[in-house]
Amino acid sequence: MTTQPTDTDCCPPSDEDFSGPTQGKAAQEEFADFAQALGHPTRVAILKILIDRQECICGELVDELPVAQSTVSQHLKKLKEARLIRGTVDGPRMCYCIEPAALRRFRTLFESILKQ
Amino acid sequence: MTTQPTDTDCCPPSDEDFSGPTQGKAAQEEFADFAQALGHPTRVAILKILIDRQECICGELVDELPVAQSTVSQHLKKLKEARLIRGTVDGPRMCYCIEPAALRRFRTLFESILKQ
DNA sequence: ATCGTTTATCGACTATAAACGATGAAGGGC
DNA sequence: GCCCTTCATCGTTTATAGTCGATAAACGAT
Repeated sequence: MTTQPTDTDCCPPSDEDFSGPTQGKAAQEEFADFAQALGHPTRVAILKILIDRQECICGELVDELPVAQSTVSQHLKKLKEARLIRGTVDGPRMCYCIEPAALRRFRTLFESILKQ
Repeated sequence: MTTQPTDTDCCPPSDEDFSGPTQGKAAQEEFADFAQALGHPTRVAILKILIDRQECICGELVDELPVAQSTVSQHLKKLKEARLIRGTVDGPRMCYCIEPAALRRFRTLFESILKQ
């Protein structure tokens, strides 16, 4: 039998590749991309909600945030482009979850580039 | 005798306050501000140079970076506004150095907000 | 097939960011 | 005093970001 996409299975593990150099110009640009994606309070708030809830459908995010639905959608798009989150279709809805490997990669770059 | 401002003494310890909540909306906005400041490759490069060299006069940064002097100055201003660096006058020059407490604060917010 | 729900995209607008050259201010050397 | 160096700021231009309302696309339900 196939289960309905409920609770904890709407965001399966990804096979995204987050390897790469942790020093040099490319690493600095990759770090800047992550930083830029998190350089807006609404996007930080979205990520925080997704971390707390594991996953979330778009409408719930819209309810939580003080901006219009289209604005939330735009922010989700940027987070997706930065590979910090993933979205899977769930009938007429979209279920979003964080990409833990991306956060680890961001932290790795942080440690590597900004170590003193 | 008073020593010339050389090598390691042009950026004295600061008394900046980097305490504050590590959760909640204010913390998320503070994190976003740091992230935005680091959301440009040139600013990441500047920070990296300052970390490697401990301190640096503006002209050296201009020599290292592939952008105009005025552009470097603008990026330095943003980093200063984010309190990630400090600048002290050194005769006709400006000596810049990182603000280690700000990097620690950024890391603390990172861990606190984005922990899973 | 139609309708309601959900979400992405479009179009328009405003605001911020990024870049440069030119100018100005401050200091050191003569 | 005058010049040279150094760097910040100004003014301008172009590009990107952010926001919203409106619309379109996809789906489930009836």
